[in-house]
Amino acid sequence: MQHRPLQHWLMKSEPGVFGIEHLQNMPEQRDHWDGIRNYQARNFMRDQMSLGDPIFFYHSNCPQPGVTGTMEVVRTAYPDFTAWDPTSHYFDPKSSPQNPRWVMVDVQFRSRFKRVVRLQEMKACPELADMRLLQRGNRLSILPVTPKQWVFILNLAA
DNA sequence: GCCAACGTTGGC
DNA sequence: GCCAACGTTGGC
Repeated sequence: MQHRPLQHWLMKSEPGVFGIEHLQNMPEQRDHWDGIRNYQARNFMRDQMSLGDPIFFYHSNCPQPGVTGTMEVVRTAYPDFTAWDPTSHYFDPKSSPQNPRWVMVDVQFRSRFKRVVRLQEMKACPELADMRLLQRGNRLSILPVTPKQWVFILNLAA
């Protein structure tokens, strides 16, 4: 049952670590979004992400940063078990199964844009001036997107 | 590789 | 609770 309008999101990932093609190649084209170690980003997942929420897949820290496609929330927040694995890059000794500190969601691939909607391009659009992604000094890896911004970027990609 | 802009940690 | 030191993100 849908009790609220869909909230749109943008999630960043480094394509060299996990790019959109990695998600496309996963079984059923879905995966858990692990490794979020920032409280604000965690709270977005924990408190505000719902089943079916649409998400932009953003490639960061690469030659052409930008939005590359879309995905969707298919499982809401649950403990990020990579925090409990001492061999994991994302290990956090302060998190435990009894008292998990970090959460993740599961996402499913929806579409891949014919071309990357580059950061540089979005910065040049007055329609996107209020986008949180474009605000000064922003480093959050999970960000809300307004419905208008969502549609505008989809149109850029088309 | 540089570095601005943040977030986190921990001594006090 | 302050804040200096340190770590990280991510564009360039």
